[in-house]
Order: sequence, then C-alpha cells, then structure tokens
Amino acid sequence: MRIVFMGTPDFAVPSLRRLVEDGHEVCGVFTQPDKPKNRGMKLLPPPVKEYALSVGIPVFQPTTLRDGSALEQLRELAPQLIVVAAYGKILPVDILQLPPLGCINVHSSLLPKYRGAAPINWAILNGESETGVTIMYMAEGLDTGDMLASAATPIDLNESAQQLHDRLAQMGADLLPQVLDQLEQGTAVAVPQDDDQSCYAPMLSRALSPIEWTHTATQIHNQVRGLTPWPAATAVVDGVRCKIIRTAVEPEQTAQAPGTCVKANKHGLWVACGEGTVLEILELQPDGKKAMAAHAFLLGHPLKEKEAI
RNA sequence: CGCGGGGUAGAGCAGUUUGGUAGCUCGUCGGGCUCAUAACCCGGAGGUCGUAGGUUCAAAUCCUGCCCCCGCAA
Repeated sequence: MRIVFMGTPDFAVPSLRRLVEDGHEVCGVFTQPDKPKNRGMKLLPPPVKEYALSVGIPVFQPTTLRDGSALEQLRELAPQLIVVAAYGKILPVDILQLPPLGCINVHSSLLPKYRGAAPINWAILNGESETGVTIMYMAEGLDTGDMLASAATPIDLNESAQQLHDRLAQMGADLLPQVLDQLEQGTAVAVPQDDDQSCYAPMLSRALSPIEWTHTATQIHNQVRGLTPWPAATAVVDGVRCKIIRTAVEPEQTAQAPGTCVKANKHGLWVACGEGTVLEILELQPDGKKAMAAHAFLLGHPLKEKEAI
C-alpha cells in the first residue's frame, strides 16, 4: 500500500519499521523539525527522521501543517493512507480528508482511557494493572476517533514507564498489519469510543517530580516508575538533589515519621512514607553524577537511622 | 559560544582555597571469633590522582589546551 507515515520519537520507529519491512510503499515521512536539544543546544534530528533517512525515505519537517504547503506536498505524494504515531502535531481537517483510506493513529493506551500526550506514564502513575495500544481513525478531537483494533497487556508492579513504552511501541507496530489488511480489503470495523469512559493523560512536567514522603510507598513507587526516564521522581537526600531511579515497596510497616530513614546500611536505604509504609530506594542519581545503587551512595553520604533524608 | 557540577584503588567519597609521604567507607584477598552470618576483630593487596603541556626545588593541589561523564535549560 502507498502510505505516508507521520511520527517523531522512539515510540513511532517500530511502527514505521514494520511498514517498511512489510513491503509497503512508504512514500514520505513527516516528522517534527530538528530542534536544539541537550547540552550545548545541539540540533538533533528526531529518531523517526534518522530511521527514515537510513532506509532512503523522503523526510518532510514542516513547522506547520496549516499553511497549505504540507497539504500540497501530501497531494503530490498521493498516499492511500496516512499512518500516524506520536507525531506531535494536530492534523487539520483538509489533511485528514485527503487519503482515500483515511488517517489512522497508533495510540499507547486502551482508548477511550488515557487520551492525550502521556498515556503510558499516566497509566503507571495511576497504578493501573493493565494498559495496551489502540489503532483508531483520526478525528478532529484529540484521540477521539473510531477504534479499529486494540491489544491489552498487564503492567508489572515494578515495570517502569520506559520499559512499558518499549513494549507498547512494539505492540503497536505488531497490530498494524492486520488493520492495514482490513482497510485494504474493506473489512475494517470502526467502533466509536465511549466518551463517558474517557480520561486524559496530559503532558508531563518537572512539576510532577518532587517526591512527597507523606504519600504512601506505593504511590511514590508509582511516581518513580511512571516518570522514567523523564522528568523522573526527585528527592533531596543528604542535602543532594537526586533523581530516584528505582524503588521497591517494603512489606513491613514503620512508626517513624514520613521522610525519615528507617534503615541505611551496606545493603540499601529504606525510607518511611505515609501511613506507616516503607519504600526501599534501590537506585538513585545525584545531580551531576551517574546513576548508582543506594548502598554506593551511602558510602559517600553516610545516613543514620531515624534521620530525615 | 545557553547555564552549571564532575573525572583521586573495583565502587562511593574526602583531600585542591593556604603546593610538601595518597586518606575514609564498602568491596576484594588472607587469618581469627562464632552453632552460624550479609555481624564483629586482625592483617594484606590494589591508585601513571582523565589527558597533554606549563610554573616550581617540589603539583592531585596553581596556569593553559584537549577528551569524557552528568544535571539544568530547551
């Protein structure tokens, strides 16, 4: 099938790769413009662009889709279908209506739950035990289009958003072929979303990072794994601002005040949280340092029991 | 030239301001204690102090270039 692909970050790459490897005629890739990122403000190409160029697909990086030039380029490309995965731009109606078979989107949640920018993270932040991917037609609303296919997967209690992200990116890619077949053969069934069941997963920000030790260990654990790799849960430990990388919920209770050190020895660091719960910090990363095991951090930052961390 | 922190033993840190014998904790190796131990005691090994040059009688420490790691910001 003649397809235009639109996507930007790592999440979108497996889907594009699947289209290419399945032999579809991917005649163009739309992705966000290179942006100054990282230390030194280096101009970095999005992952999708790197992959597209590596397999020789023409790349388009319009700053806007609404000045008509993108529409013109798409007319020339004349795709039967547009496949979108985490592109980062809203498609205007004239583009949505261009391809004969329509525009479909690979979304990393079980719609109508978790519409929006950060569904993977919010599923974990909210302690969900299950999530998945959905492929749906694109509508004018944000992730509101009729659904074509979905696949569910359990979320492990200790799974990080990053791990889940990688799994769902692959699941989304694996779900594409059947949808493309159905669209091609006209057998696709589009199921409307139940708006009453919907909820939104807004963009993440660093405002979500600071850990409140009065929350329960489970809540903090969800925060830690839900905010990986960015913006990450943070806490000040022994006066040093740290990203808390990996934690484990301790089954035992404590009488100590939230935010105090329950136990700190060569084996690890345990912190009292809300409602008497205890969280073990397994791995953390001080400002300016690499990630390290909690016991390694303690070697250079001796903490005493019952002390506020 | 966006802002900032850092590179010292396998790991995490101190020492750099005020140049002068390489230090702490953990790990590791050997020995001891113990019913036993990830606990405790004794002893040992292990470091061109990121790299190149400069100043000096003397540089981890002061000066200059370069490499690498990380946080912020975007």
